[in-house]
Formats: sequence, structure tokens, C-alpha cells
Amino acid sequence: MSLKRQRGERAGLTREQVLDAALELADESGLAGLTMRGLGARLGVEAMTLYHYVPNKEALVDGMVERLFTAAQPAAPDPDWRAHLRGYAHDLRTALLRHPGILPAVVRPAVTPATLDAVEGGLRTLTGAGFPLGTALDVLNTLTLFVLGHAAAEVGISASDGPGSPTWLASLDRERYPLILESVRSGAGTDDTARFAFAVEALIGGFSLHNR
Amino acid sequence: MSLKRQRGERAGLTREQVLDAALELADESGLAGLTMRGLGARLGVEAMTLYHYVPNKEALVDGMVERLFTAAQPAAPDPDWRAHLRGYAHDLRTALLRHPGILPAVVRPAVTPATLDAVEGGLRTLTGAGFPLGTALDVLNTLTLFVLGHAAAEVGISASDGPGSPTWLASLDRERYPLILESVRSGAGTDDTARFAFAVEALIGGFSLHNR
DNA sequence: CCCCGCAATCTTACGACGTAAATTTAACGC
DNA sequence: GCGTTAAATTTACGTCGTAAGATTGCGGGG
Repeated sequence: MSLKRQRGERAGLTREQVLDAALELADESGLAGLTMRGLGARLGVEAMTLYHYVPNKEALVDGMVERLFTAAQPAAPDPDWRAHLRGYAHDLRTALLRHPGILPAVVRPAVTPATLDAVEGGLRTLTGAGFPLGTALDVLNTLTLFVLGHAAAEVGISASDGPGSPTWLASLDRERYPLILESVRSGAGTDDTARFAFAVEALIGGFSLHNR
Repeated sequence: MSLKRQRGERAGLTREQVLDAALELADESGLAGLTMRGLGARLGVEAMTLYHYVPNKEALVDGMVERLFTAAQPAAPDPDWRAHLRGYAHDLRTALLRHPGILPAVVRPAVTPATLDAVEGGLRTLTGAGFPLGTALDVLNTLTLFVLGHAAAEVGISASDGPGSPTWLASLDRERYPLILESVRSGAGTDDTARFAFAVEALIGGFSLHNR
């Protein structure tokens, strides 16, 4: 990456290289630090060159998001629908957290061959387990949106130590917020991974009510 | 709003007026259309004037988000914890959807007196219903993050008719995606409000497993 | 082998953005 | 009235996305 070329030598980029470099840059410098000029520099190329691989910056970000979703390998189909959903949620979260830089820009699930396969596979498992098709779709949409929101919030929260941080919360009025203070003191709710697992289990437990 | 003044006449703004005008502008023109100059114009003032009410644009957006959360009046404490959670989720979603313009920027819950009250109240109801404190916190965090993610995705999805739209999905390969096509044909999963309610019920159902 | 068309890359330029610095103007206590 | 302070403006700078056009390398048909 970013090798210097002789005068007039070609860089030989591909769209995938551009998108991957953009993901790296966003992870290092944040969304605001993702610049056409900066991305060009990282690839050893002028900014305008990038417009041969991407029509504009919005499309660049869209491509990055697509790449993120595509990187989540579809969970192996599991006849146990609970295990299938657990695996799907876990894998999707892991893929999303691999590139926290663009997560703030992921406000909707991307539609790619990979995600379509994941949905189709999920529908097959769920309907096979007795869920009506409409319910199965609601289940998958609900779970996907939850994973998205949770992952985005995880990277959003961790960066700050202003309002909301444990030390900040510890200075609250103990008359008014006794339970919050007790929670902070006991260190509850600070483990993102544990909270995620808790939530997934709750959702699966709730979905079970539609299956008998 | 935006009344023209005589030369040298004062505008007499307040921070709240600035934030509310910013919310309006973001709703009309999107996040990219939210500009210091544009916001100034809407208030009948030069861009630099806004810096007397807000240190920079990032703080402006933060203030808008805070205002959004504060506008969600805390749900009336309900001894029935299920009803309490239902009301909380519904009210928060309604408040968030009232200003779709900044929702893409809401990647984490804001910490304000209003939200602290909501959390404390929720903890009181849940612990009163027999939940351990740590579990109660997980329940509230899970529900809040879900509402955030769902609301953000709702406004993100609705705007597009490219990939992911019903008409686009209808042209998929029927050998490979039979269940997705059947879902589209039956119009399943298109009602955001219904899906939200479904998800909230599922979560509450799952939470119930920790309460007996 | 040459040359020509195409694809990749670079150069230059423009308008809009966020905001620093300095300046002007209005409002208010003494 | 007068100085002080807060509110608003003016001017300016650096950076951004990107339009337009020029330039350079490469591969195939004479």
C-alpha cells in the first residue's frame, strides 16, 4: 500500500483496494478524517484518480458499508434455529466491530448477495422450525437492526469520558439517583460483549413465544 | 423565525432557539444541508454569530441530540414493569422520529437530566418487580439501544428505492431466493411500526425469563 | 513497428464549508 | 454621558469535494 511510483508509472488500483484503504483510513482517523486527498495519498495517487473507481464520496462510503457486510461470512445453516440466530448475531457484530470507523455511517443494513444469502438461509431455518414466513422475516429484521444499533452504540460510547462516563456518573446526586449510583459502584453493565449476549438471549427467548 | 432586522438591530437569540432551528433545518435539508451559514440565514444572522451560543459545529449537533432526548417526556411510572417498558420504548421512538434529520448522528444515548430520570425510574420499577439491579440495567440498556438502532434504520431505509426496495427485490432469482420473493409478494415486513411493536414484545418476553 | 484509441492518472481551478481574529454596534449600570 | 460588556458583523484562511481538461501509459490492428 502507498508505495511510491516513478514518474508516469501506473498505480494499478482496483475498486476493492480503494475501499479497503478507505476502511483502514476511517479506522485510524475517524469518519471526519476520511478525505479524498488523504485516501489518495495513502494509495500513492492524486485525489481525482479515485473518481475512476467511485463516482463520488457518498458512493465511496456506501461501498465501504457494503464491503463490511459482505465480510461477514454467512453463518453455517444450523437446524437448531436458536443456535443459528445466535451465530448470525455474533458473526455480524464481529464483522461490524472489525471496522469501527465507518460504523456511524451504517444506519441501514446493506443489500448485497452475501446479506441476501444470509436472509434466505435464516428464513429457511426459521420456517423449517415452524415459524410462519411473516414472523420469520420480522425475527430476522429485528435481530439485524438490533445488532446494528448495538454495535454502532458500542463504538460511540467507548470514545467519551465526558457525561456518561463512570467517573462522571459517580458524582450524581445520591438522593435523586440512588439506583444509578449503586449500579455504577458495583460496576454493572460495563461489559459490552456481555450486554450483547444478554440481549440476544432475551430476543431469542421472546421469539420462542411464537414457536409453540 | 428568520425575521429581517433593521441595520444594527439585535436578533436576541437563545441557545434553545438556535438548536431548534438547527433541528428544523436538518429535517428539511438533511444532515449534509445543515450548515453554519445556512442556519445563520434561517435565523436572520451571520454564521459567526452562532459561535456565541455554541463553541463549534460538533457541539451544535450534540446539543441537537440532547434536545431530542430531553423532548421525550419520561414515561409515567407504572407498577406493571411490562407496561412501563412498553411505554418507555414507544415514547422514545416517537420522540426520535419527530426529527429524523439528525437521527443518523445519534449513535449513542445522550446523558441529560431527563434521561437520567428515565433510567432511575426504570430501575426503580424493575427492581421493585423483583429484577436484580444488574439485570435491570441490562434490560434498560438493551431496550434503549434497540430503540435507537431501530429508529435510525427506519429513516435510513425509507429514503431509498435502489437496492432493497420492494420492486428491486422482486427481480431476484426465484431459484435462489424463493422465501425472500414470497415475503415480498405477500407484503410482509413492510410496516415499521408493526415490526417495532413485534420486537418490543419479543424483548419483554425474553426479559420475563429473568423474573421468575 | 507504429500509431491510435482507451483507460488511468494528474493539473488546475472553483465554490462551499468551518472557524480564527479583529472590529463594530447595541444595551445597561453608574 | 460614559465606559463595560455582550451581541453581531466583516474579513480572511485553509481544507474539502469535485468539474474540466490535459497528459501519460498500454494493447491491438495496419
